[in-house]
Amino acid sequence: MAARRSSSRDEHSSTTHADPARDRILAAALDLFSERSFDGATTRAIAERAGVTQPLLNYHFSSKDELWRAAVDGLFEALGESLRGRQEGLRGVDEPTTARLMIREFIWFSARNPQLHRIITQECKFDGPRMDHLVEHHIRPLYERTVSLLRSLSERGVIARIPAEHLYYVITGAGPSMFVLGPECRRLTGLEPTDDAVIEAHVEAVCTLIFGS
Amino acid sequence: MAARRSSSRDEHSSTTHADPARDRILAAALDLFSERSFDGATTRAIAERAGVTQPLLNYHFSSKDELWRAAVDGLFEALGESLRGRQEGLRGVDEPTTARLMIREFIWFSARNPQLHRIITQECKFDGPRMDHLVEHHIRPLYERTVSLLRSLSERGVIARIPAEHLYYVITGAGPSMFVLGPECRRLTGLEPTDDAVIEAHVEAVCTLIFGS
DNA sequence: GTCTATAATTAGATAGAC
DNA sequence: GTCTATCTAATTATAGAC
Repeated sequence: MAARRSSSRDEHSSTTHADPARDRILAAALDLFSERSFDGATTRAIAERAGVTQPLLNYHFSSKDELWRAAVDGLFEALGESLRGRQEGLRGVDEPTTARLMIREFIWFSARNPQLHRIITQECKFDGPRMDHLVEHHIRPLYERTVSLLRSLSERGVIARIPAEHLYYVITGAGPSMFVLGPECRRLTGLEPTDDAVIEAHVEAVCTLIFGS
Repeated sequence: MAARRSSSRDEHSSTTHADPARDRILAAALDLFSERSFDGATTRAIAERAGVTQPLLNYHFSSKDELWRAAVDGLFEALGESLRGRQEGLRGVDEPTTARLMIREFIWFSARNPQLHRIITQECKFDGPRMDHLVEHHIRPLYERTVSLLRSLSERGVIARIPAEHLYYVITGAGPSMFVLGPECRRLTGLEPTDDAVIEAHVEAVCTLIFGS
């Protein structure tokens, strides 16, 4: 998957910057796709933000659609690494504590990378090839693991007895919303949604409601 | 505001269907703008869904931008009527019960009109004239009233002691998410997000977390 | 690998008949 | 009020020089 063009250089992990221009294009694409939507993000605007000319996108990616896919794949890979890294540091820790720290990690990632949930809410409102890709390649595995963890906690009375599917949408809705709507939040509340203290307060708000104090 | 062209017919409230074609255009615009974003919704696609030809949109609305504005103004007016109607039926009822029933009303409205939060998450991710219109004409008044109610409940210990700004984003994030992402929810959970029972279960989930069982 | 120039398509908006 | 026909501008993608 995500085949790269052959290169004289060694092939690294897809997150390693083997090609600076290519990576600047991917970063610019992520920003613009997430803010302006797939149709609203023109390849010219992406090229401009990346500091290259527009036809260069078609050198590195065969189409706008393939550029979108490469960009979201990279972002979900970063989320996966973030969650995996957290979980590996929790071998032998009890389930309630693990759940709490995983939710912390998830919200911190969403605050630092609001592009992820911006793109999900963009593309999962209607069926289409991009929603298909997101759900089947990235979201479903995360959903299954999250729901089975939440169900276990709920059945054991650690958290409120709420159907796990609903808890999933409560957490994925409440956690990132303040950061997805960062510019609105800034104007509405005066809070700066990139501030560590603000992020921490939001993590605390969600965890208090789910786990109690 | 929202000046209508002069007409030989009586002028009714903007929600009354004085002109069937105009109202079909507004409804189609709402669906397509909310699903595909402002740029992704072409005027041709809106016309097709409304069952008219594309130049007719420019007869009823001077530009695509003005069509967008008329569509969202109508939707926020419907939300306002829904919340006002609820509140008028609650004269003399105590504050905690009022808050609970207002949140119920809000989530039910979001489930029946997912276009509202689809458009908010679309347009409030970056500064621009459309975010400006949403925030200053529609969102800020609702935000102010909601936050002052939540702050009062929090200070009196009726709900958890969480800063009201964060509670606002928790509720507006957790409440509509399942319905905003309805098509994803259907594939991921098998639940039908337009079912009364599913909506009611989500309302219960959010209210349980905010107010306790 | 990155550029300039441009082709092919599609967008929103206007003109004018009925 | 609604249509057909069409204009102008902007979009993605390709060709070909360096």
